[in-house]
Order: sequence, then structure tokens, then C-alpha cells
Amino acid sequence: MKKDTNTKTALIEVAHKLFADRGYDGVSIADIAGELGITKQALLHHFGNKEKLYGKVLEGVSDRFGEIIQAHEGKGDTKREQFFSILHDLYEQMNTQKHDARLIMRELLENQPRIESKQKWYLRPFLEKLTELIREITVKEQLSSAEAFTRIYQILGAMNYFAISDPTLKKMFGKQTYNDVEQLFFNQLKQMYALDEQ
Amino acid sequence: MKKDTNTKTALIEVAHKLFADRGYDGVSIADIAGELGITKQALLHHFGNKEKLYGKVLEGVSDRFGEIIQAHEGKGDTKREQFFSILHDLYEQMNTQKHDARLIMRELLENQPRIESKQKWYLRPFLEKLTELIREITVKEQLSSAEAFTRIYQILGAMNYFAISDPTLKKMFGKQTYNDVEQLFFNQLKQMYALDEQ
DNA sequence: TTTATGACTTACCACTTGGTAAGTTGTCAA
DNA sequence: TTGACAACTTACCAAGTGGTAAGTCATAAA
Repeated sequence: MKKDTNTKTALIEVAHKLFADRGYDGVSIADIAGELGITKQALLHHFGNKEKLYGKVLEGVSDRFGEIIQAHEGKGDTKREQFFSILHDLYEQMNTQKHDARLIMRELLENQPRIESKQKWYLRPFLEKLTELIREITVKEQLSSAEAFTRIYQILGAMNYFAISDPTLKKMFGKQTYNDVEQLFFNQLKQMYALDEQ
Repeated sequence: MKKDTNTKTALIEVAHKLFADRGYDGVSIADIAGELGITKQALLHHFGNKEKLYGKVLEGVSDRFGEIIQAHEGKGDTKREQFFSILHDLYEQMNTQKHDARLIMRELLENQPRIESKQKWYLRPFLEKLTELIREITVKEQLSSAEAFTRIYQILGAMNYFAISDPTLKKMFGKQTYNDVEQLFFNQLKQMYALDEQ
């Protein structure tokens, strides 16, 4: 019965959504399996245990974000274009795949990392690449690497924070206001941090 | 035996820490009580149930942040000073009381709010006050309220994100780098968003 | 001195949790 | 046709969950 390699990917998808919304401890493997009308033992058959499933979910996040930076690696654009293009894709990714944004935030909150291993550090090359780029762009200012990193982290923080705030902001200020802000958000960020614009 | 009204506040303190670090579902009431050498039934005696204890913890966060804005309400400073002063206190609060920062972030992630009620909305007057202030400050630009709000939310997002990132960043780049960034962070934020500086 | 009350404890309880063990059943390669 | 294997299921289970019930014991008010 090979009908469903689908099942495995479907499980990861469901797990992705549920972990993002409710957190690792807020979701039972029975919940996840149940969403697909399977028993939890079927899930365990595919992944061995809960942590491994969670690991697969994180792997997905890691891959998607890794691809963004790679997609811009060799392109012949100017550094400046490359920088803003990466940022833009990042913004898009976070706001269309809110589950990814939520999972990243949740991982950041977990200081005793459940999965200490490799895949958590997809963030690092990301941060380093962007830090390097912003230094090359802001030639007039000659940013130290700490200053450059600080700037990057503020941008990323603002983006990620906004991406996860969507339900709260909608409830608090209404859908209309939220949409207005969403439209403005990226350009305003760009404007704020593009001090050296030529 | 009235020795310990302390116990009650001690429980809230411990719960505050644990909920912030591990999330609502990641902590059992037995864990919390155990930290003080009490049985969980003693805890239940004081708070009735887990959610009510959690509510008390949130109340604390709400109060502390509410005080910040109140402390600056009547002061005779200029709007600009008032604005940056509030922001600064906020930054301090988030970075000295990391548990508060973590709890706020966790609450933001919870879209099916455990405690739908009042205290969640302490954020709202906060956001509105700051939005109003920034509009009064940036007279040259004449920001729409959506633009002003966007700006505020970026600042708050950057701050909160950074505050919860501390263990991750320390592990990723070392304590030294982290301290460098921490020193720069607020001034750089201020600089970025103080476009209308006179 | 009684009575009430607050701060607990011990004893339970039903339910949920992640996980193991041992099947069953359909498919495909030898 | 057989035998392996993948994709499940049913049957369990020990440990932990939040919560109830019923007591113990010290203090303070009547």
C-alpha cells in the first residue's frame, strides 16, 4: 500500500499548522493524526516519536528560508537591490506563510531548545549575509559589524513581530486598519533603514 | 496561620517565570508548586485553577506596563521628550524584566486567547498613546494615523523581538557580541525613527 | 472556650499523554 | 507463489494532567 507517501507530507503539513498555532506542548500527536482521520499510532509509524515529527516541521521552515537567500546569491543585481530584494522576499514569506513566522517566534522563545541540533541555525547564515550586505551598502556611514547587525535585527524583529500579530491586531483595531498598516509596513521599514539611499 | 500571604505572591512570581520560559502548556501546576516545596493542592487552594493563576500573572504584566505610561502622563516635558522617555522606559522594562517580554510575545502568539477578557488589552491604550504622540512630534511629515501606528509597531516589534532573543543570540554569536548590540540597540532605534529631529 | 477561617496535606479520580507490542492487509519484486 | 515490506489498526500501559473531597492544624475573633 504505497498510496500515501502523501500521508507523511500531509502529517507534516498539519503538524506545521498546529505547532505554529498552539505550540509544541499545546498539541498532542493524537490531535495531529486525528485531523487526517488516522490513529496516532500511524503517525508514530511514520516518524518514530513526537520530537522527530517536530524536527521535520522545523526542517521545512529552515529549507524555505534558506531558499530565499540562495535565490539571490548569484544574481547580477547591485548589492543594494540584492539587499532589498532579499528583505522583500522575506517579508512576503513571513506574511503569506504566517505559520513559518509563528514557528520561528516560538523557537526563539524556547531557550532550552527541544532540538538543539543543526537545523535551528539556519538563522545564522541569514543574519550574517544580511549584515555583510548592509555594510557594503551603507558606505558613507562605515558601520561596525555590531552596528550593522543591530540594524538588521531591528528590521527582522519588526517584520516577524508584525507577521505574528495579525489576529491580535485585527481583533484590536479591525480588519480595515490592519490592511492599511500591512500595505504601508514594508515600504515604511525600507524607508526608515535606507538612510544611505542614493 | 497567616504567615504566608507571601506564598501567594511567591506562587505568582514562580508561575510568572515558568510560564514565560515554557509556556502555559509547558508548565504543570505541580511544577510551580514544587518549586516552593508545596503541593499542587495548596496552589489550587490559593487560585482555584490553573487559568486563574495564569490570569494573575498576566495582570502583573499589564500593571507594570500600565504604570510606565502613567508615570509620564502629566509631566511637563515636551511631547518629544515624553515620547522618547516612554520608549526608553519600555525598552528598559523589557530588557530587565525579560519574563514580561516573553509573556507578551507568547500572548501575541495565542490567537485563541486563553483569557479573552480585559487585561489582554493593556496594549491598546499603550499603542494609541504612542501613536498620538508620534503624530504630534513629526509635524513636518504629517503622518496619517495608519502611518504613525506602523512606525510605532515597528519600534515595539524590534524591541520585543530583541528582548526575547537574548539566549539565542548569546549562544549564536557569543556574550560579547550580544552585549555590544545591546548597548547600541536603543540609540540606534531612536536614531532611525527620529527623522524629524530638530 | 468555642467557633470560624485560612493555609495547608493526604487520598483520590477520570482523563490525556507519549509510547510499545503485536497483529492485519494490500502491493510489489523474486 | 512466496516473502518482504510499508501502512496501517487494535490493544495496552505507565506516567502525568487538572481537579475534587475531606481532613488537619494553627491563629484570631466572639
